Amino acid sequence: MPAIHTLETPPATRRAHTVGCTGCAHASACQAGGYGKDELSGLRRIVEKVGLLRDGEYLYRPRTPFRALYAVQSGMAKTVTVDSAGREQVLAFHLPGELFALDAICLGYHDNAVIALGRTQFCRFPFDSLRCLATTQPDVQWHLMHTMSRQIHQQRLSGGDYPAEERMAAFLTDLSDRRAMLGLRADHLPLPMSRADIGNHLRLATETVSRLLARFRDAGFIRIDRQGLDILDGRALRDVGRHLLQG
Amino acid sequence: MPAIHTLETPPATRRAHTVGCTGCAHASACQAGGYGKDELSGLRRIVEKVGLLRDGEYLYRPRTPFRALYAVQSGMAKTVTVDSAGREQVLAFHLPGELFALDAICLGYHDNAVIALGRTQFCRFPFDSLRCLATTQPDVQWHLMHTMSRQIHQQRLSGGDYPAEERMAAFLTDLSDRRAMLGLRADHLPLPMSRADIGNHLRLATETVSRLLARFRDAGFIRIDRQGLDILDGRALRDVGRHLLQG
DNA sequence: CGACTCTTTGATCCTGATCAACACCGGTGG
DNA sequence: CCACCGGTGTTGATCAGGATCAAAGAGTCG
Repeated sequence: MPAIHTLETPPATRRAHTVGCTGCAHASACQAGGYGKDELSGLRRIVEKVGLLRDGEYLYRPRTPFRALYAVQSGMAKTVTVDSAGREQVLAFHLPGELFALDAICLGYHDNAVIALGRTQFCRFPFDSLRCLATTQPDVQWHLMHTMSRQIHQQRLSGGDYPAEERMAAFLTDLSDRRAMLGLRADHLPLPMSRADIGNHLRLATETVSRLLARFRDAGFIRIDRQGLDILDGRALRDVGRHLLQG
Repeated sequence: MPAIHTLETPPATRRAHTVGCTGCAHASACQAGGYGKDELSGLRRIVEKVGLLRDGEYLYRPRTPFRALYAVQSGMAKTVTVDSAGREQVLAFHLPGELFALDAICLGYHDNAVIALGRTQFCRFPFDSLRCLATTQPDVQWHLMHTMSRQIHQQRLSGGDYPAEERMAAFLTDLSDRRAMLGLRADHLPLPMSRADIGNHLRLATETVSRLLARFRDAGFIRIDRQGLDILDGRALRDVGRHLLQG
C-alpha cells in the first residue's frame, strides 16, 4: 500500500467567495443546497466556493480544525483516514451535491482527509453561519438531521460480509444511482480514482478489482475505457449486487 | 446462518409511561438523556420507559413506522438487518444510555430490527416531542447533531479491512471503553449475545470467534466464563486492536 | 434424564491476497 | 521523431487466512 500523496495543500487564497448557488448546474438536485427548496434558501446564501483543486490536492487534512461542512461542486473527491500504522482507508467517494465532513462535528476537528480526484471544485458551508441559520429556521435544522440520518443509514451497507463480486457490482450500481439522482448520465461512470482506491474502499486488492471488472466486461455488463466505464446491462449488474442494495 | 428469531413482539400494553429519568442509575452518563446537563432537561421530561423485554424479543421490527428514538435503559440490545436473501447482519450492540434508531429519521420507518439481549429495558423519546423541543431549544438541537455526528464517525471504524484478530481485540476494547464511559466495570464484559452474533457483526464465522477468544485466553489477556469475560490485560488487548481504535 | 442449542476443537477447502511479470500510457529529454 | 522511464493497470501462479465441514463437549430446559 503506497504512502500518502505528498502534494501540497492549496493556498487559502485560491478560495473565492461567491454569492449563493445561482448558476450552479446542480442547484436543484443538490443535497447540500437543500435541493433548491425555497424554505432552505438560507443555505444557499451562506455558501462559499472553494477551488479549483487538481488531482491529488487536499481540501483538508487530518488534525485541522473543523470550521465548515463541504460538498463537491464539480468533479469528484474521496475521504481518507490514515491509521496508526500509516495504512490509509478510503471511506467514501463524493459526487457533486453530496455533503460531507459531518463526522467532524462531534470532534471539533477533521480526523480524516478529503482529496480531489481530477479537477474538482467544492462548496463550503461555514459552520457558524449554519448553526445560526439552524437555530432560527427549523427547516434548515430538519434538513441537516435528515442528511445526517441518511448518512448513518447508508454507511451500514458498506460494512457487510459479502463476496467480492457482489460488493463490486453493488458499488457500481450505487454510483450509477447516485449519478441518476443528480441528473447525470447513469449509464456512464467516470472513474477518476485509481483501482487501488476502489479496492481499498471495497476491501479488495487492486488485482481483484481489475479481475472483477474484466469479468463484468466479458459478461457484457460493462465496457471499460481509460476514464471510466459504460454500463451496458445495468439490470444484470444490479442483480449481482442485489443483496447489498437498499436492504 | 440461522433464520430470524421467531419470538413475538411484546404487546404494546407492556409499555409503561414514567416521569423522566429521576432515579435512573445512568442518568448522569446517559447520552440519550443529555448526560444530565441542565440545559437538556427537556429531553428527560419527554422520555417514556419501555419494557421489560426478555431475551430475543423485538423492540421494533423492519417496515414499522418510525415514531421515536430509543436508548437502552438496562441490559443490552442489538440492531439487525435482514437482506433480500434472508441473511441477517448485526449492525450494532447497544449499551445503556446509547441512543439508536437515528437511521430511521430519513426514511420515516424502521428498516431494521432491534432485539433484546437478555432482560432489557428501553427509554423511548417520541420524535414529535423531540422535534418540538429542538425547535425551541437550540441546546437540544445541538446535542442531537452531536450524537448523530458521533455515530457517523464511529461507524467508519467497523468497515475497515483488518485481520480477524485485530477486529476482535478492537471490539472487546471498544465495549470495555464504552462501559467505562457509563461508569460500569470496564474489566468485566457481560456478553449476552451469542458467538454467532459477535461473529456476524465482525464478519467472522462463529468458529473463528471461539478460536480467537481461546487464543486471547491462552495468552492471558482474558478469562472466559459463561456470562461473559474478564479482561486481565487490557493494555495487551488494546495493542492488538490498536490500528482500528480511534484512528 | 434426554432433547436441544450453543460452544469448542480439529481437518479440509476456497476465496481473495500476494508475488511476479508484462503491457500500456503519458511525459521528458535527446 | 523515438528511446527511456515511472506509474498504473492487466493477467497468471502461488499462498494463506479464515470459512466450511464434521464431531464432540457443555449448558439449559422440558
